[in-house]
Amino acid sequence: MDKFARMQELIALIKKYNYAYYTLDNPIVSDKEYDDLYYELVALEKELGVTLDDSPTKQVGDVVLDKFEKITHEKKLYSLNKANTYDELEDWYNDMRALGAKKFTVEYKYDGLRVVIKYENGIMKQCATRGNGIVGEDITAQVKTIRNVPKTIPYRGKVTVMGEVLMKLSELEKYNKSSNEPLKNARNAAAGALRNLDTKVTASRNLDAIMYDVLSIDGEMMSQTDAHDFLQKNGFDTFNFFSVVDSFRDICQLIEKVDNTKSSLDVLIDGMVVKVDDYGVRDSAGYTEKFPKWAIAYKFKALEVTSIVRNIVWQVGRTGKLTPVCEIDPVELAGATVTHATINNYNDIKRKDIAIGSRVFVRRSNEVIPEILGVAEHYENSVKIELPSICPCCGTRLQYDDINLFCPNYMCPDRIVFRLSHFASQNAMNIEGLSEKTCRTLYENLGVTLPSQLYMLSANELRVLDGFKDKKINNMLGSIESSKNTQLSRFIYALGISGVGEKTAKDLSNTFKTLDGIKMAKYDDIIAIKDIGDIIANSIVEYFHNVDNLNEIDRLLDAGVQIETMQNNRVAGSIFDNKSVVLTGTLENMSRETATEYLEKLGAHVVSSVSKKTDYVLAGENAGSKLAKANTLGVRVISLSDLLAELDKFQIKY
DNA sequence: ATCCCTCGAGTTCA
DNA sequence: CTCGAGGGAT
Repeated sequence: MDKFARMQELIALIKKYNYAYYTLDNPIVSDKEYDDLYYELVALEKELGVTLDDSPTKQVGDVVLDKFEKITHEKKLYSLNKANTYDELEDWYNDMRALGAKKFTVEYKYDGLRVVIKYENGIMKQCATRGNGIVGEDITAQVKTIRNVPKTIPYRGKVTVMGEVLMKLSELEKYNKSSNEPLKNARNAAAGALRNLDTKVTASRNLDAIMYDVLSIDGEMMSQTDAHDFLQKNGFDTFNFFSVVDSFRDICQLIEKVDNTKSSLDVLIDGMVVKVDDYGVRDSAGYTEKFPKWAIAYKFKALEVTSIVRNIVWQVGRTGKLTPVCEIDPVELAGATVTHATINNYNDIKRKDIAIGSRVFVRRSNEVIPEILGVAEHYENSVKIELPSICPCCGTRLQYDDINLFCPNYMCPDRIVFRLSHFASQNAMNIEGLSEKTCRTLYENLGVTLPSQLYMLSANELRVLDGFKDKKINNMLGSIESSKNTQLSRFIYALGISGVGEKTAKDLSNTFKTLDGIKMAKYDDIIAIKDIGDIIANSIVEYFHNVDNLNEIDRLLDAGVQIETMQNNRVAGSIFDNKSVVLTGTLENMSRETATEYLEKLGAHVVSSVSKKTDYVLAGENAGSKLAKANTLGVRVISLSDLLAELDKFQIKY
């Protein structure tokens, strides 16, 4: 394509995206994609030496809606220059140094909506959105509903302050729990609330505002530090993060640290803002058409991208539950190429309005599991996703309980394979090398359908299989053999009784001590166990009344499975005794399973989610939302060294 | 009956 | 990590 034509195409695209983002509050591409297009346009304009009149590089923001009163800002509101790499940041730093800058401030770059608030005589007069930087909208009534924005301040002169309106993640979570119309992300939620003409809606979303700048104050000059002090003294929320540093290294270190821990914050930030503190240097640096030269935003690597849905595949799990997996066009996301993403169930598909051929937002939750957030844009050829009626694996008619789909066929091949691989899994019988794939091979070629058959496999049988050479065969038979010695709780968990996971398996083992004890247990004895109620108790009784199940257990024992007798070797008097502990993040040199074992030895109940009742959160590296939640709830956070110290105290080796 | 907490089960990529 | 559902407190 001719470069000039490409330039026009880029302008049209960016305009469309601007309209969606600024005017409709409904972005249809990720920030990363937008930035890429934007920079391509900037580069083209530089190369051709032409900037068309309607180029978005000339404007800040987009048009204003008619719904709200328009307000012309007293001074133009600038946006921020961006640095995408440390190199770009360093170039800017060196320029500022050359102008004599000594001190730099580093702040969060909040991902919310910018607001400017004017005070006169200590009274809030007017609040406005940024709009296109020259004309914004009057949102005074809406801002008055935000609890942490003071309606009156001690300062008596004329002052305009600037900050960001946002919805805290904990508030978003609360909102989504009580609403069947979940909001995609905190930024959109805040935008929707703030730009709602009905201020009751605004008030109900519990927004917050974090202020970070003083725009004009009776003609006085202020450094960034002065501005920050002023805001704090006058009762504005500044979110308690503000650093002044003097070297490029310090700036980078700070950014690095925040990038690694940002997921534990209760607010969304998409980067860091670095500003020259000294106002004299600010003056000599000056402004471009769009932004001040004395400040720059370092943007974190994008965590959200968009892609096109190609297909939906329904997977059948061991319980028969079907989960939709979405095949998407490959996209780069948080350091990996993503081609599949999960959706929870059919309801999720309906709620998020996902269709084949449509563009969707994709994110890696906890930077790991790809997940579809919602639709960015539908196209003419988008196809709605139908509820399947027969099992994609075995053709059996499916059951639908209005939320989940089930394949009721116990002998459905997928169900058989997943039962085998669950039996072999790490926390169950721990048979190394018996992955889902291997289980499938064994089922398809050797007709293995029951765990007991694993213990009957011979080297000769395995040798005929593709890719099974002597070494692999030996390793596999070896790990099958060594799995024969196991603990009662692992064995019970491996059976895959409906509703019985690791915790319940442990509780059963601790209560009844032996396999026979559990087999013979009466409903009344089982339901007496804490955390086991009617449904799970029935499921357990039913399982051990089924002749097929009892026969399979006998076959396993005949094959040589030995169950270690339970020994209760807990110590008493530890700080963890009878306390509930949640693990999060990566622990140095220790797996979560091992840490759990030690904690249980010390008398702790290790649970999976944080609540008010949690006593300790043991946080490792890169801890995520659980640490954030602990902080909001005021739960005590400890580190691995606290656990190790406690182990030392009781002379437990680790 | 309702709410809150915790468990179970399923998920991706390198 | 996420959702849905089971269990228990109120």
